[in-house]
Amino acid sequence: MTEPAGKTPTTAKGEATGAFLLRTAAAVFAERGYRATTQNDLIAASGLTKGAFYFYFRSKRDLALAVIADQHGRWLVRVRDRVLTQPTPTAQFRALVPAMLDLVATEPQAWSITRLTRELALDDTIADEVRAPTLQWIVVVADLVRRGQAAGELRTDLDPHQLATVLVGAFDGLKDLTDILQLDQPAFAQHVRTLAALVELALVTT
Amino acid sequence: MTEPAGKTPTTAKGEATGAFLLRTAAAVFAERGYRATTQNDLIAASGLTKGAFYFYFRSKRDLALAVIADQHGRWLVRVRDRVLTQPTPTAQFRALVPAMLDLVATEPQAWSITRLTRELALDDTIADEVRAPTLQWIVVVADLVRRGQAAGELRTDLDPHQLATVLVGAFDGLKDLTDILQLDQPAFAQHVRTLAALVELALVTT
Amino acid sequence: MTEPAGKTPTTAKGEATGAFLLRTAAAVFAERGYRATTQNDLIAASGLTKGAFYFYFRSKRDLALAVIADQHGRWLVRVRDRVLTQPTPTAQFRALVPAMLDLVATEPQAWSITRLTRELALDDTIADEVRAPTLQWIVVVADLVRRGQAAGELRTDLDPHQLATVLVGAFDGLKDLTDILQLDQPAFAQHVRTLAALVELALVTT
Amino acid sequence: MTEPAGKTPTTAKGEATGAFLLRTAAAVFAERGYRATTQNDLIAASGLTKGAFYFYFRSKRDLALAVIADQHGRWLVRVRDRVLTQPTPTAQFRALVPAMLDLVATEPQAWSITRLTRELALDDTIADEVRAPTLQWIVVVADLVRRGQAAGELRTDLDPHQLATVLVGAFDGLKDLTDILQLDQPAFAQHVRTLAALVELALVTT
DNA sequence: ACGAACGGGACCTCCCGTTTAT
DNA sequence: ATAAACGGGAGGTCCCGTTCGT
Repeated sequence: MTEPAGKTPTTAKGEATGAFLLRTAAAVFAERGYRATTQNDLIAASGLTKGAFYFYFRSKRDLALAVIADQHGRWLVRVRDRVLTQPTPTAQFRALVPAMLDLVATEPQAWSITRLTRELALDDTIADEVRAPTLQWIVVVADLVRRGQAAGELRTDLDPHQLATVLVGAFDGLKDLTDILQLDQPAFAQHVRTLAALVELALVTT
Repeated sequence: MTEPAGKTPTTAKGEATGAFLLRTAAAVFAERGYRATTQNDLIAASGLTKGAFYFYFRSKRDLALAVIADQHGRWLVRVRDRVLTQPTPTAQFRALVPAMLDLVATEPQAWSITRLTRELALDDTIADEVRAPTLQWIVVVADLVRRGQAAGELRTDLDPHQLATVLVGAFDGLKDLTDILQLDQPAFAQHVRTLAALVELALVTT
Repeated sequence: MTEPAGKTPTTAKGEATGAFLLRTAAAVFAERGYRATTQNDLIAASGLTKGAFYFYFRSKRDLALAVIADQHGRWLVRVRDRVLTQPTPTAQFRALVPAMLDLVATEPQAWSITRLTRELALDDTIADEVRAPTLQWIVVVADLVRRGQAAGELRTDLDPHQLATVLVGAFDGLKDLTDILQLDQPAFAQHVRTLAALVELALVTT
Repeated sequence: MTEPAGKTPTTAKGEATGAFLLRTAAAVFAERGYRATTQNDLIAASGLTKGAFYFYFRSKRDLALAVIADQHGRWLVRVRDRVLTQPTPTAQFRALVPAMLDLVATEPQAWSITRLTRELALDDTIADEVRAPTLQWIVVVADLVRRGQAAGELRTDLDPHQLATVLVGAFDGLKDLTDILQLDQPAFAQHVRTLAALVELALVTT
C-alpha cells in the first residue's frame, strides 16, 4: 500500500529486486543507523548502480520508510502467530514478552528497527509510514489485553489501549536505555522480565 | 595546562553569559532537536556572536552536553526536593510521578531533554556526559524504592535498581511514543498515570 | 565491503581522470605547498567540479597522500632504471647523484614532493603512506651501496642502510636549505656535488 | 636586534617579560609545532592576558621569529664556545658533531627549532629572521673548516662554505628524517655519527 | 591591564539528486 | 543502464586581531 515512491515495479524481477533492496538496506541501516548511512552506502551494499537505485526508491528516506513497514509487518505477524499458539488469553498475554525477547535475540535487525523509526521521526515531518507500525503493535497488544479481560483473567479497570501503549512504550524505552547506557542483551532481557513481572502482579487476578 | 579552551569563566558576568547561552541553547534544541539545530540558529537565538560562542563552547556537541548536564541536574534536584516533602517512603514514591508530570508540564525543555540525549547517543561515541544524567535518575528512583521496601511498605522481591531502570526507561519511552504518534500532553499524562497505577498495584503491599 | 568510497575507478576513462587529478594536484601542491593549497585551488586547477573530486578522493589529505605515492613511485623507478644502465656497482653508485639532479632539474614537481611529505608529516598522525616512499629510497640506495661493497669497490666498514639514510637525509636537507635560503638550482646542484665528492672520497677504495 | 614588532619595551620589567614570553613560547612551539599552536595556547601558557601579549608581539608569527632568533643565537654561542676549547683546528672541527648532539640531547627545544624554522618558511614570505640563524650556523662551520685547512690538517680542494652548507643541510635533513620515520634519538645520533665518519674519512689528510 | 565579547573570513567536509557520455 | 561527472548548498570548525567596559 501507499507505494512510497519510484515507479511501481511491474515485473516479477522488479519486485524481487525491490525486496532485495529492502533486505540489504535493512542490514546497513541496522549496522550504521539511518543518519550515518549514505545513499552510496546503500547503493554499494545493494550492488546496484545509482540509476537503478533511484528507479526503485526516490530517496534514502523512502527506502527507510519501506524498510520499516516491511520489517515491522513481518515481525508483527511472527510474534502474533507465536502468541496465538497459546490456549488461553492469559497464556497468550504471558507469551508476549518471551516472544518479543526471542525475536530481538534472533533477528539482529529487530533491535535496531526501533532506532530507525526514531531517527526518522527526528526528521522534519513524521510520515504515517513511521507511525503505522508502532500503532499496529499497540493494537495487537491491546487485543490481547482485551481478550484476557473478557475471559475474566485480567483486571478490567484498566483501559486495554492505554495499557498496551504503556507496554509498547516501555519496551521501546528499555531498548533505548540499553543503547544509551551501553548495557548488554542479558541486562535488557532482565529489565523486560522485570517489566513483565510488574504487569503480571498488577493485572492477573487470581 | 593549556586547556582545550572553552568556558571556565572567571568573572560574574562571564558566568552569567555562560548560563544564558546554556538556557537559550536548551530552548532552541528543545524546539528543533540537536541535529536540525545549526550553530547559526544557536548564535541567532542567543544574540551573541560566533566568537562569543566559541569562547564558551568549542563545539555544538560540547554545548549540547553542557545543556544536558545543566538541565538534568536542575530537574533532578527539583523533583527530589519536592518528593522529599512527603512524610513516608511510600508517599514519596507516589509523589514521584506527579512531580515528574508537573515538571514536564511546566518546563517545556524538560520534555525534550531526553530527545537531546538520544540524538547525542546516536553519535559515534557515547560520552559519559550523556549517560551520567540518566544514571542519576535511576539511582534516585532506586533509592526511593529501597526506602519504601525498608519501611515495609513496598514489595521486596523486586530489585530496586532493576525496577528503577524499568520505570525510567518506561517514562522516557512514553515520551518518545508521544512524539512519534504525535499525541498531546494530556494523553501522555494519562499514559504515565496508567504506568503509575500498574506500579502501585504491583508493589504496594497492603 | 562498503569501502569508504573514493576512487577505484573501473573504466579506462575513470582511471585517466584519476591520474589527471593526481598530476594537476601535484602541480598545485608543488607551487603552493600543502597547507596553502585549498580545495578550491585544486578544483579550479583541474577544471572539474567539487563532486568529481569527492568522487575520487575523500579529502585533501587523501589526495596528497596519493600524489606522494604516485610521484615517488614513478621517480624511484626512473632513477633506478637509469642507474642500472651502468656496468659496475661503483659506476651505478656514482650515477645516482647525477640521476637525481637530472630528475629534479627536469621534473619541477620532483623538487617539492619532499616538501609535501614534510607538511603532511606535520599533521597529527604520520601515516605509513607518508613514510613508505622515503623508506623505499633508502632501501634502493642501500642496495647500491651493498652491491658496491660486495664488488670490493666500496669501503665495507660502513653500514649500507646507515649510509643510505644519511645520503637521503642529506639530499632532502639540502633541498630544504635551498628553499629556506632562497638559493637557486645551480647552487643546489653544486651543494649536492660537494656531498657526492665527500662520499666519493670517503668510500671509494682505490 | 630588529625588534620584530610591538612597541619596544622600555622598562627593565618589560624586557624581562619579553624574555619570559620567548621562553614559554619556545616550549609551546616545541611541543606542538608552529601551526598547531594557537595564540590562545601561547597566551595561556604565558599566564598573561591577550592585551599584554599583543603589547609585546603583534602576532604569532612575530613571536615565532623572535623565538627562533633567540634560541638559535644562544645555541650558536654555546656550541661555538664549547668547540673552541679544543686546542687545534681539527680537534675543534671534530668536536662540532658531539657538541651538537649534546645540545640536541640536553635541550629539548633545540630539536624542534629547526622544525619551527621550516614551518615558518612554509608561510607566505620567508623573512630574513628565518634565514639569518641558519646562515650563521653555516658561517660558523665554514670558519672551522677554513681554519682546519689553513692549519694544513684538512683537505683544501673543497670550498669551506660549500662544505659547511652541506653539513648543516645534512644535519637538519637527518633531524627531519628522524621525525618523518619516527626514529628515536639513538638512531639519530648514530646517523649523525655516520655522517661525521664520512666527513672525517674524506677530509682529514693523513 | 584584564576578561568578555566582537565580527567575520576562510576552509574543509559531506553528500544529495541529476545529467552526460558510452 | 552504467560509471563518471555535475553543481552546488549547507554546516561545522577554527581562530585571528580588536574593541569594550571595568
